[in-house]
Amino acid sequence: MPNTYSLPLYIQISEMLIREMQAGRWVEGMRLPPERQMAESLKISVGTLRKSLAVLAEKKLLERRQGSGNYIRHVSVREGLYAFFRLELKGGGGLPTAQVISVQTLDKPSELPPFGASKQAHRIRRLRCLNSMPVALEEIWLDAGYATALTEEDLSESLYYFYKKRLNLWIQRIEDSVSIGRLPEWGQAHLPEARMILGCVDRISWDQGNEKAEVSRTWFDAEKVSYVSRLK
Amino acid sequence: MPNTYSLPLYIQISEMLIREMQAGRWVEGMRLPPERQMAESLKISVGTLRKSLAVLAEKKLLERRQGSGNYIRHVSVREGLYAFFRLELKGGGGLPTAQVISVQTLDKPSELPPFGASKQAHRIRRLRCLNSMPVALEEIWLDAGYATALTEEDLSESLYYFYKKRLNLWIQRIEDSVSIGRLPEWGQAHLPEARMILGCVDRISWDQGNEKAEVSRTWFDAEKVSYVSRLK
DNA sequence: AGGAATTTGTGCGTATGTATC
DNA sequence: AGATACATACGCACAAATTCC
Repeated sequence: MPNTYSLPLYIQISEMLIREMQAGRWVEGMRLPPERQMAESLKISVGTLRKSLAVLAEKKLLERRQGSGNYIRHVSVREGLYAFFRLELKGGGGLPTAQVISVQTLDKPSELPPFGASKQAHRIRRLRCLNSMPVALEEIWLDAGYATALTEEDLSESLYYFYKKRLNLWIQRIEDSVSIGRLPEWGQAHLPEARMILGCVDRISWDQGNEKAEVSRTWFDAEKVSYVSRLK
Repeated sequence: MPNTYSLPLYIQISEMLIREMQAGRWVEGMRLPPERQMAESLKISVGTLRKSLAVLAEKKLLERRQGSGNYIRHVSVREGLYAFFRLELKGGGGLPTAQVISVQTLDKPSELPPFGASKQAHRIRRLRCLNSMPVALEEIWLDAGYATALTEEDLSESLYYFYKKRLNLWIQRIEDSVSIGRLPEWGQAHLPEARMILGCVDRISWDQGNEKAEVSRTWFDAEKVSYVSRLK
């Protein structure tokens, strides 16, 4: 039967499955019914259902185990909020926290790479800690188009949580460039033990619409932490 | 016909197609023959070929346009063999090459993190270049379990190509830890202009069976290149 | 402008291989 | 060893987008 003006069936199904998960009707670790059984109850072919499940697996929402079954995957808070924070203690890990140093709205300096549409940006400076130990300084420039004003109180929680909750901004993708830099003057009081030469991460972040939303630079004490990237 | 001890057909096909591209037989923008025609000449079904093409599209090597055709997207060498080489010139990019300095089979030093099953490992030292400019030194320790002997001639081509072709070893996943290090003595003759303090990448690589296959350390001249990581 | 031909996308059904229980 | 469940592979029919005449 022709299905004019509608999404492909396998997309409809995958969207429906995602809604089921979000509604909490399916919980972490749960095994889905066998594919043939699901396909039958949904009145679609196994091949089409498999295509839907492949979409979920691609999004890491599902784990497919041959001979075993399809399992709902865990998405921990840590995976979510700190997915893009990539400094770790030399021994590995560490619980990330942050302390806001200053927030100002300024004209974008010319030396920054282009991002966003506005002439202005919010400059956020933070001290980053792992297990309460200061390990890095961060300067973030968020395009002013996302918010008119920003205060320190706004950012008391996770920055990306604030982005998502208050600004309707999801950081979907980042590009990091790691090199060596010198601690800026404003940071010397906050990382007193650090040597003048530090690791330096330049980041560009894209929002959910694939527009450049913010740029940032992070100076990290290479004696204490490393930049860690796990891939593929 | 049962096909014991071999990769799935659609993977074999997609790998073959990637090699065709890397060999330069297909150039950017070129349209592939129609799927039915390709499938016929390859003596496989259209569905299987489509799965292979989906793999390439996933890797952004191919653009598929309904009603039009399948078009080659990037024929960048980086996508295949140099997928895991992540140093770029400060201005971006650069064609990676390598020059073998030495190859030896030794007992694993105790200071290396654990990897592989053997007590010995092959130590490969290389000078890495971008656009023929020396930018980094590399010391790779490959578990001896993958090969009994290794010579410089073996490694004249791409190292990962050699792994794949001769050792049946695919590097599937890596973890990089970027920090600051000092140029080792053996390398000072090869990167004479570099300052003593350099960027330093510690890497662990996993093979297709998710076993740790090699560890490596790369010292890069942070004046010339950055470590670049593009994610999500 | 329009219709035919071409080409990829979707969906179904089936058979067999392979991993897990 | 047998049963179960996902993975691979084949083939077909039709829909949708593009291209060409």
